[in-house]
Amino acid sequence: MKILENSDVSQLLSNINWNFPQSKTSEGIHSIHPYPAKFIPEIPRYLIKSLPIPEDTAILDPFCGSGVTLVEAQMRGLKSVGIDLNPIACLISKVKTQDLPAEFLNTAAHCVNFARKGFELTGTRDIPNIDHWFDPQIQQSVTALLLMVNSIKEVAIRQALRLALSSILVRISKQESDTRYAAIEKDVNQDDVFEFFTVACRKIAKSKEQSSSAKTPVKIIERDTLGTKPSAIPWPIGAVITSPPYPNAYEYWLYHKYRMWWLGFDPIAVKEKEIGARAHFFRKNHHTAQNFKEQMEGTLRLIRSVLVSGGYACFVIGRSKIHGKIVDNASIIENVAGELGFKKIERITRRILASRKSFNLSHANIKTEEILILKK
DNA sequence: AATATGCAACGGGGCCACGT
DNA sequence: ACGTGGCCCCGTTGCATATT
Repeated sequence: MKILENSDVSQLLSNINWNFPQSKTSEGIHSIHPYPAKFIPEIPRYLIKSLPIPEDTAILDPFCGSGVTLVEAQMRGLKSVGIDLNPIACLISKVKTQDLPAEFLNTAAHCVNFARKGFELTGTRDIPNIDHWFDPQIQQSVTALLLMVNSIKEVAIRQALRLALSSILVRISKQESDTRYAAIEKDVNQDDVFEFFTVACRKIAKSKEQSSSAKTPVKIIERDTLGTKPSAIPWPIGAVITSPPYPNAYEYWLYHKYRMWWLGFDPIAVKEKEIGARAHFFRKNHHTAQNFKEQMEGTLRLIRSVLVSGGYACFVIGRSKIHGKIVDNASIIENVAGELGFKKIERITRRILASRKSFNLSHANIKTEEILILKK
């Protein structure tokens, strides 16, 4: 293998147009479940393609979210490790990267048939304020469906069914939209629950059919990155590709709150540990850029101990606004990384297209984001 | 008193109806 | 087919109300 100097790598990276105006995540495997601020697959794809990643190493994403990096690594036959605190994120990542047995759709139909019968249910789930967000009729259908889905023995099928149910929960709730947290009246009935669920299952089956088989192993660790020990990472890491959460920006726990309640997870515990959650920025001793610096330092320490010498760490991150002040998150990471002995290879500014609907750019002050490439 | 939860104003830009 | 005006969608964010 040809030895590449740091300057060659830097040159290679800066010759790529990172704006990727044609990119779509609205179709294919990444559309099986909504997730905010997914990064476009082209970013990890081109990083994996361009970087001289040491042989026999794996890719790590310490904030894997919906698993875009993991899917890209798997497509190229590279082992990967994803860490995420959010159980919904982990479920999405798992379903995307593991094989789906052929009887999935039959099982789904079986669940729907039974749940439709409307058998007598013994007590619904104890979910706070459930009546505010879900019509009682809808609650009954979801409960019935969930009872069936959770009884499925085959793990991969059960997880895909749970994901399908999760994906439709906001639509069948009174929550205005995935990102607007207010109750409105909607025209949804019990039949719709089963109909939407069936469609969601078909979408998963179709996307899985079209994606390559999951031969290359992917390990997903469901816990907070800062609480993860290096020993939990099973393989030496050759490159880290991640987009960390921004302080005072999106609240993933809130976005997925009722999904977590229904699936039996605890959103409140997730909120407490979620980096960047707004809840931490509207209290008396609220978080500041300093907290973010410490959180990134912890992350980089973990990265440093699992990354092989000569391995790369890539961060995709924009700015955020804390009480009116713009915080340059990329510079915070760059500085901490420098203190920890990482070498900066390149820092690229990429334009976020205005047409990208997952962000409203009018208020965000985030019209660009940074790709920071470091080397150990 | 302080935090948790939910609401809705703001406003850019997408999109649709309508005219040429 | 193309241009345009305006309605409406929806991410963001400050704040009101509920809860502890």
